[in-house]
Amino acid sequence: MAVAGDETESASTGEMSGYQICTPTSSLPQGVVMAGSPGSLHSPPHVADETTRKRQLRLMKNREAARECRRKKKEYVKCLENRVAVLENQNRTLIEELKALKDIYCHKVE
DNA sequence: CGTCCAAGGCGTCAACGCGA
DNA sequence: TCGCGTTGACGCCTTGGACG
Repeated sequence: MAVAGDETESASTGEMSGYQICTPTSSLPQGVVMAGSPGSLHSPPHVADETTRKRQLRLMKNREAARECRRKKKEYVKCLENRVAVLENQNRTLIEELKALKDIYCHKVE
């Protein structure tokens, strides 16, 4: 597995709608290009070239957009997991506190 | 070892929403 | 209406672990 590990500990209360970003990370790997564009058939060569070029450009942009989208999604999930952990801790603490208060109250009544 | 399987990443397509 | 960015869905590939 070769996963670019980006650690983001954003204290967890980060509410993210539409995948908000906590830590900016940017990397632009190599560009893989596929050939073939349907629109280039039966067209003058220069038009076909232009069509192909536009397609390549679109594919390249979308490739990087997809990467970025996945990165944001992962980060979003990580934030949510952090939040869950914090809330669970909070919940445990509150339960303990409640128990302690109940104890105190019971001893007073007796 | 070799095989199988699950998990994760990637590229592409299609659909959608938004601003010009 | 058009062009563009975003994202879900799909299929493919790679990798690591379990098992015989």
